[in-house]
Amino acid sequence: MSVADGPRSLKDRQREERERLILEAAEELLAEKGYHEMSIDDIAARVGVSKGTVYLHFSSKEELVLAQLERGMRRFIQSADVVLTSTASPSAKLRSLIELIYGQTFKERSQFFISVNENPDLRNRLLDKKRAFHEQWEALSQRVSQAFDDGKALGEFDATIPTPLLVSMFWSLLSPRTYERVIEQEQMSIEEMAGHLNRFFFKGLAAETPRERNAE
Amino acid sequence: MSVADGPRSLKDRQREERERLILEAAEELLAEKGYHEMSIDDIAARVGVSKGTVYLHFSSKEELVLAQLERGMRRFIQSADVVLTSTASPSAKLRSLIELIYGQTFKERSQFFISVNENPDLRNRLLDKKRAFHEQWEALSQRVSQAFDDGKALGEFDATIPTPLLVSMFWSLLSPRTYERVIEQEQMSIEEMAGHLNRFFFKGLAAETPRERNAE
Amino acid sequence: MSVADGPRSLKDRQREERERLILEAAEELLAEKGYHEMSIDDIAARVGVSKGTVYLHFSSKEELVLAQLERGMRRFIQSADVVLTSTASPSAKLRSLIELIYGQTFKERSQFFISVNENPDLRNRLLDKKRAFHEQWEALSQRVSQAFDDGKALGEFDATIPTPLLVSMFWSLLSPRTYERVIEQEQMSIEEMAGHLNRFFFKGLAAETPRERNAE
Amino acid sequence: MSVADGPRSLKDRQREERERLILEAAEELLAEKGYHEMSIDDIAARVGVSKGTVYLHFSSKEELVLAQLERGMRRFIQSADVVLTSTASPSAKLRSLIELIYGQTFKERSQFFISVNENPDLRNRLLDKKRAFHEQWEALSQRVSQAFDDGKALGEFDATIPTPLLVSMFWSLLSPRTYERVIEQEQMSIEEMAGHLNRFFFKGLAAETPRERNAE
DNA sequence: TATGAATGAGGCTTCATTCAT
DNA sequence: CATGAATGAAGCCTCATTCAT
Repeated sequence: MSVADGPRSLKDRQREERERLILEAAEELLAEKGYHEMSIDDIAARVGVSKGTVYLHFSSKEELVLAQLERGMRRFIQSADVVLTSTASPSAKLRSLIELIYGQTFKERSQFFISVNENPDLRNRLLDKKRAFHEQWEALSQRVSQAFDDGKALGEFDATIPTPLLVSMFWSLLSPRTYERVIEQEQMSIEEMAGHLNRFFFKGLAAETPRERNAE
Repeated sequence: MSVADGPRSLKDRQREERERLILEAAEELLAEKGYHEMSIDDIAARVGVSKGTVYLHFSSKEELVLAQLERGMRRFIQSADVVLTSTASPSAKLRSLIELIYGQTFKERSQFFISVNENPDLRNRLLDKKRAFHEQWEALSQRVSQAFDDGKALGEFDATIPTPLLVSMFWSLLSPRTYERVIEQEQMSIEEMAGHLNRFFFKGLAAETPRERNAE
Repeated sequence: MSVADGPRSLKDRQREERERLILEAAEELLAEKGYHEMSIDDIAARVGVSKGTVYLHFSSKEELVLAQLERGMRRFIQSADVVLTSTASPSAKLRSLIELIYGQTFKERSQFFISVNENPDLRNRLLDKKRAFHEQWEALSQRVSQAFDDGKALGEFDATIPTPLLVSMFWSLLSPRTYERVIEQEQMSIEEMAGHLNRFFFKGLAAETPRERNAE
Repeated sequence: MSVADGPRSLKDRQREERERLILEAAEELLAEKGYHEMSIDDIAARVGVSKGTVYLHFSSKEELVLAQLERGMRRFIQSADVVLTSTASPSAKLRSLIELIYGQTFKERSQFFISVNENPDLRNRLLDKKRAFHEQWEALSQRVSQAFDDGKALGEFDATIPTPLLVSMFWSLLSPRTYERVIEQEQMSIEEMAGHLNRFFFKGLAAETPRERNAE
């Protein structure tokens, strides 16, 4: 009938575009206001459509938020996979991951981490609801976990710190909440940020040469 | 009127006691359900008073939550001050602070951190509203910041990492959200947890025996 | 333009056919779900057209339902007319009417009675709106009323019971709602049903032997 | 503490009174508009309270309607019991029941029958939800059924008509929907109405002086 | 003409807040 | 003071109806 390829028809493309706009509005509002303060009307208004239109794309507020989280997750995982499945050493992989997170798409990704870590009930309820989402998250954590284990096996990482803790700390350090303030207040570039973070994460806070006290 | 000093009259003491009970109920419920899911009725029911009574003490839900956050903050600061104003070395101070946070009162304090970092709307709206709260938080961050600077000056810490970033990372690592999972899943004791965290924070992830690891 | 007469053009015939399909879908759904639970989408889906198409035929949901009720009414009246305008005796006419209603087309006709007697709002709002419908109903009732009056004049019926009441009771007994349960639960055939109903309607519940009346 | 008897405290009495008013408003509106057209706001407005107040008494619209139906049922059953458990003959019992229904409280009771027989989905959903309601209804029908069987055994009733059918016809004839019109249009008194109905129900429509009418 | 995406009024429900007792 | 009934704004969601394609 029609050109038949890619995003099928014009209608389909418009539909997808609309859906993308809704998800982006949700992404922003989720970051600005959080799940509860964000109303469907807010989203609709930001996109410039009516409430009803939002429901043409998502059957409920929960579904919408879930879809947005999955989308953020998917985007992040795609990028992360490139790094984590490379042939680089475990530590190099993790360094790259840090850089990736603080790379160009930091802004958009940040919302994702914010959202994921929002309040407990939301998280539980949403994660319960969408197995797929939970599984993706676990899969990702599993890859990072594997990288830590590999690194330990190769003598790159301190094997005395339990891997699960490392994974948690890794996510913790990458949570953008904290860095937002730093970046805003200190005018630090994201690249600088990533560099510092890398150094800290792998070498810790202790001064390099323990002998020296040539403070500043 | 009466004896005039100390915990003034009996009435006053009862009032304070009641207020304390309300704040404690709020603390628990905040941790259990989060800001939005927690209703004034929940609080009143847990304390065993009526909704109206809660409003005799706090003019709004926001004020109540704010008061609870300030209270958590105050308690934390008091403990933290003991450590931060001691004569120990900066690094020792920070180690102690980590241990303090993961110490016996971790459970209760965790709620505080959860709440503070909960959803954006709470943070934005509440922090804007109560300058005092914000100032207390800044004051605390200032002390930690000072400890880092002192440590840098003494050669204890890596002076190349900007202090504000260190402060952020410090809070980030202490945020209990991440550790909850570790503790639950790994059955790790809080003491162990604090130990690992200490090691990681000061020595980083790189393996002890560095036959060259000057990555990047 | 075209042959101009009878079922005008092909277009016109298609249009009528489509309209018929819509009305039939409405008939079914009305019986299955009732007025409010039935949505325009339901109808469109069952017919296999789009919502918009339904609106090309009927200007509103109310109009559509009204049209369906009129259609059911019209079909029923056509059948009833055959009976009521026959040369049979009044009582025979009414007996035949009962049998007609419980005859082969009971299933479809029942929907009509269900709908008409459904909830008050539907009735009030719809009947007010469409005089034609109301008039048809009155015309039918008028014929039945006439049959009763004729029967009274001929000494066939008890003349002391007011005719309007008889008409009401007649419709009441024919309302399929009640009999649905009987038929379902008792596995009674519709023919049996009509027989019992006939006997009851004309002879009443009292036992045959008229001598006794020791009803205490 | 207090007077301790009857409707406990003043508060309690006010609460019950308020609840009664809500149920009565619901009863009226249910009859006027039906389940779907009746909004909680309608009810609140008629009682002169706010929407929220209605929810202090009933947790949902369904519960409210259910409560009203149960109330109507309860009132009817209480009256019916007096009649059905008397020592009168079966036919006398049923005659009394007819008179009862068309007696002084006809107006209020009528709403109940209307509601019960409203649209299918409401009935099914509500009856499914509240077993108690369904059981009460069955219990009542059971008593009527017993009266018919007793009457048959005593030779009072035509034993050839199946009892379940008789029960259905009994309810059918009592359904107020039909009679409303008669009463309104014919200015017939309810007492007259009951008289006619009685005569019809027990003797049927056939004229008294039967020069043989062994129809069919 | 047929479609179905878009609209937005309207309904149910929750809950922070007020206030008469 | 303490209570808890009452309030009503606000949120989620549905669906009849419209209209650009």
